[in-house]
Amino acid sequence: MKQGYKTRQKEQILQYLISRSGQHITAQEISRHLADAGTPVGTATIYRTLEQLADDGTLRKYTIDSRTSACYEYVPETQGCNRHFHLKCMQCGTLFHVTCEHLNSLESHISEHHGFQIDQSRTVLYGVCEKCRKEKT
Amino acid sequence: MKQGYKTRQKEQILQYLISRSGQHITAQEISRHLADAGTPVGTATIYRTLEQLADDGTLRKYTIDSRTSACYEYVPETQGCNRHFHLKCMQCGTLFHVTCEHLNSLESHISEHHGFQIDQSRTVLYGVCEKCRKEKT
DNA sequence: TTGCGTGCAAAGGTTTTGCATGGCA
DNA sequence: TGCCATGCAAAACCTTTGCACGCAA
Repeated sequence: MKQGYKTRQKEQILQYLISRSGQHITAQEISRHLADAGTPVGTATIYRTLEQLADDGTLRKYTIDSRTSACYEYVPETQGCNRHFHLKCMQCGTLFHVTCEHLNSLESHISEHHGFQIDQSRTVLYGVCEKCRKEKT
Repeated sequence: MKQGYKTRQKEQILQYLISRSGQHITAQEISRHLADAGTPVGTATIYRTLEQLADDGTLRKYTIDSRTSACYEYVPETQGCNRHFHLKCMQCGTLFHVTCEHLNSLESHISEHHGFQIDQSRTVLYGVCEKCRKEKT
């Protein structure tokens, strides 16, 4: 799994992601956080580290929109099957992540009946969230 | 619906998208096409026009990856494209239109249990199609 | 010592913006 | 005529790359 040397930078980046498990973090947030903590890490290093971690499965990478930056999320090893989908409200822009049986069965169904393998990390379901629907009048 | 003036540029951009209905087109492709046709249109104009068209629902905008450009797709008004989902293969780029019970029940489920109303016309499920999966070795 | 890791700066690529000009209505 | 639209160039952004130096093993 883990390859390469163990360095202060990698440790800190991973630690931060872990401390915010289940949340979507951007490279920029990591950069800012580490800088604020008085232990800045170069941008290039952050991206390179994130790429590594995403490659070896420690993190998941998500892309919601081209005008937004990519996000990374720490995936606890114990929750290997912690798959979830993303719902993005087109009105308030909020991104919800939802873990749900139904969604996973959808994936199997599509795979079996339509021969298509969905990549949950790239897929976002667009719509309107409850709050916005109500406010919509 | 349609607001603003009618100009040569808007007409041509829309015409091109229409001529390729159901396909995902990037701003760059449009730019190149129009330039080749001897009627170039400025990049800024293309982006501004696409944004407008996407806003008023004439086009749909899709994003696969932040390092890739965004795609736009023409949506015929008459077409009840609202009753099926789109599956896009990230490898060969093919777009599949799938009508399926499961998908519709998914929509109700999300609506009832998660309070989120999915807009099928805006949603694309990304993944890998059967053909590409096999070729992948 | 070996060679991966790091940081800086520069490069790349897409999309947006400022501003003067052009063209629809 | 009044305004929106267009184009060019520059700016913004996010991400990647080149390169010399640093540091883990």
